[in-house]
Amino acid sequence: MGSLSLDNFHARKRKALVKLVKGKEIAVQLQTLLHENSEPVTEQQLAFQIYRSFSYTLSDLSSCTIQIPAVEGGASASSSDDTKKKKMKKRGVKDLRGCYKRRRTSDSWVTLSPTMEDNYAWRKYGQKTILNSDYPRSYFRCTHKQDGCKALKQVQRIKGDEIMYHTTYLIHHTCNETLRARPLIVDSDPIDANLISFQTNITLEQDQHCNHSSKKPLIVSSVKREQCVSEDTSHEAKSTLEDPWNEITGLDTLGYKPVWTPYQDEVESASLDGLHMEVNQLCGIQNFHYFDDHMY
DNA sequence: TGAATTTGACCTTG
DNA sequence: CAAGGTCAAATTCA
Repeated sequence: MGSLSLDNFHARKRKALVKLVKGKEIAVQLQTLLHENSEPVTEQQLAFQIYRSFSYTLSDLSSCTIQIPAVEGGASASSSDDTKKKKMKKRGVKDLRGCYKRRRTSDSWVTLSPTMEDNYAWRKYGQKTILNSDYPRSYFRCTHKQDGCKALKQVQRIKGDEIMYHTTYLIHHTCNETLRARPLIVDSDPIDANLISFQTNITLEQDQHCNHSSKKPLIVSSVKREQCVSEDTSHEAKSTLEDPWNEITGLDTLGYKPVWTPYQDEVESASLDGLHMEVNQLCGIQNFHYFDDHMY
């Protein structure tokens, strides 16, 4: 990753995410305002484009993760637990607590994300304070455990980091059930075909189909996060997306890449401030305060 | 009132 | 034995 340290990389990523999230919020506000005031469609479209651009970028950044090599071993909850539980039942139901084997699974991976949420529905089953950690670790299992899904994850905020979560996924979902979270659909007008949602489980292909249907909102960020981070397939899906910045700037990719290339070898020279300035110039916006550092 | 979360007990692992 | 993972009763929430 060039000469940029991992810490620096994450610091920059975090900073970018904060800024982008804020910008996206403002775009939504602008969008709502324009819509309520029945302003010209072109301005609404501008708001949509800003919003979509932030959404694409956030989605991209959010799926950038570090994968920890699988731990050798294998067995998760042991098959001998049953016999142990039977033994323990003789001592009473309460004694079933804690009858487990410490998990060692090859089916585990780690993500760093500004949010605890992903596209799955989880139920929290425990929380522990961790030695030398400012934050407790939370334990989640898939809400479809009763259907045989053994997916687990552990979430912990990163020490000294207000917004990033360290999430360890232990077992893949077998339920194929994604979280039916509220999609961020602001409206359902035909013009809202440009609106997007971060929390949905439809595929990119479906997205494109939706995009062609003027009645449905365009929904992006549809690749399940697990797939994005654990299997190197996300780039394939991303490649089908249009360059979001083209939509704002009218420039092709070369128009902005020299300014912002945080994931390339020249990452150490990447300048988010440069991005800030360039966006301001391209959009003709003065004093775009939400990119200012005083936010932190 | 059922579902979700919290929390302390209990267990395994190193 | 300390640390961490899981259970389930108690509590909170919708």
